[in-house]
Amino acid sequence: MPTSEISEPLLQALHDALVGQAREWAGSQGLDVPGELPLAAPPSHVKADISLSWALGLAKITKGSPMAIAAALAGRFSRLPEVAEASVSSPGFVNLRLKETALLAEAENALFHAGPYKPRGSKRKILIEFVSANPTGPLHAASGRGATLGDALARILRMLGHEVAMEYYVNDCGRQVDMLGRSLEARRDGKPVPEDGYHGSYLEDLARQLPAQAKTWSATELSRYAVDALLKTHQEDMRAFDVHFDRYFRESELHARKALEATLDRLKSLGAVYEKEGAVWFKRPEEAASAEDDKDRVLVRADGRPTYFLADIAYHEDKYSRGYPELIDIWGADHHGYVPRLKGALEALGRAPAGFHVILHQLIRLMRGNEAVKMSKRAGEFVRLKDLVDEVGKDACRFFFAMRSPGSHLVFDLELAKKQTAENPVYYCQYVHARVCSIFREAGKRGFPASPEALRGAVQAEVRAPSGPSGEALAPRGAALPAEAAFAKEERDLLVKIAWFPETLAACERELSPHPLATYLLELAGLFHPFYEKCRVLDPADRERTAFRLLLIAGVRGTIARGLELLGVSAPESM
RNA sequence: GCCCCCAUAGCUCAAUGGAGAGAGCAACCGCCUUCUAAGCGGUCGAUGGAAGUUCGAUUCUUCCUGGGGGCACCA
Repeated sequence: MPTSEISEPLLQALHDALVGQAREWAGSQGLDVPGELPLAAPPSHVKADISLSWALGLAKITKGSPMAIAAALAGRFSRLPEVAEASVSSPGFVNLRLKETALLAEAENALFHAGPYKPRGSKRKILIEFVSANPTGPLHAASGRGATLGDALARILRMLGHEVAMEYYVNDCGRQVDMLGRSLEARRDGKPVPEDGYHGSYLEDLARQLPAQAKTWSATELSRYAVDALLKTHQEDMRAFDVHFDRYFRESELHARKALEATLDRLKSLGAVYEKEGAVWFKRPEEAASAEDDKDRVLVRADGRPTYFLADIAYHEDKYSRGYPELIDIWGADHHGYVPRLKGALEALGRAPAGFHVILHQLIRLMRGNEAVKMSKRAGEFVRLKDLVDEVGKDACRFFFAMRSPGSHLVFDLELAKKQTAENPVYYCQYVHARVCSIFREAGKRGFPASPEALRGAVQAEVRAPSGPSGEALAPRGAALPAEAAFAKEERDLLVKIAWFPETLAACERELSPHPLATYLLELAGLFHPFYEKCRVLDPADRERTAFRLLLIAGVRGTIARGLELLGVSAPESM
């Protein structure tokens, strides 16, 4: 619910202006600008807010002097209203310092900002599918990784103005489900569970809780019952993890409407299948044949039953046909061999390869101290996601999963997670929020605005009546703004960091991962705590400085709260 | 055997081909009569190995070593 008009983020607007200037300059030299002209944060030893290596790229094309090009660009950049200084540094960087007035306006933006941004470029319509665990057992702790990645990414993409649906695919048909039914039947009848069946204790529990009439149920009926019961636990676990899918899509829906047959017919008409030894095979496209996928795959077995491959193709076709031109799938790395296969099939059906993204995340290794925890579902020796959440807490769990890039093989030490709860980085971020809230509570007692909301009211009043009565110097505009030289380093660093928030989300979109945001929040917290130690916010003797710092920490609070929210982590008002 | 992923500080992780590789935890030394010490300041400490491409490589290429995963008419 936007409470006020949101202006375009500072760095985004500035980026556009800088690119415009660079293109103009290049045009005047008869040059083409290279495709990407990214903004970068400068390294720690460089005193600047933004760092550009554009001249180095241009020099490569022109074979000219990087320093001369950098100087020409810096000359243009320094004329932009937000830029205080554009300097050149060897071997050809342009470093920008922003004006404090612009930074402060951006902090106000962070305070006022409530809703999603206007999308950069065109608005994307994306269906993101994740977790999709088979309902043949409880949800494993490892599913937490995919759940966190998918949910946080969906939240971030929505914040960036895109339309995103979240879906969980349920394999409620096929051999695994049959086996589930037979395993439950064996449990019910007190017979030994089949060798290749499911041996977990959850089926014993399920057998004990069967309704009276289940005594006469067939294995098929039992499997249907078990799938429903287990899916229900998945849904409970996801809710407890604060992941709320728009839809749980059952494979049986596809069978009910003959979607597999329809898909197979289309593939046939496209000449993408052939028969061999009684089975129907998908013929790989030429390009794929020599690459990662080493052989053709079966769509329909000799016994006439379809494979999961065919069902998956039909499912993805269904997603496209529901009006989503872009699909994101999040899979564990153990499915990586499946990517070229599915991609090949979708391409054969005429779907653009660029619209299908698979995020593979490496598997997690659960440890109890020095001992690896076995995770085989059939052996029945595994850690439920719910147990993990109960033990460690949702916030710590989600932050832990969100911090790592999907490609990292992460180690989750249960003992460590349990023992070191207080030292978990997530509390470092949450503590920022609690401290800001605490300052505002104290501010209220001393005649200052008692909350960011109250401060917002005061600032808005000031905006509406800039020359109005201001017995209290609450708004940072005009007189309340410290002279530029009077900014403490800690204050300025925070303002700059706040300004980088939207760029961080853009990085998440680019990487299709929330982990840049988690890193950003840790860095923001790492700037706030020193500020808190050094800069006292509430100072009755200096009401203007107090007003400015209240605005600053309100901006910090807004940013950290929004960032944590995007990761699905709570922002407590006290700790 | 073939294919994919990973290797960064004692540990867990960051770093769109950019500058002097950043955090947190652990260790050691300090800091609470002032808005929350789940905090702050300081010290120690790293790109697995060898070539190559580049003005510039943790990042790209090749090889090697070590770890994980995958190669079903299973999912």
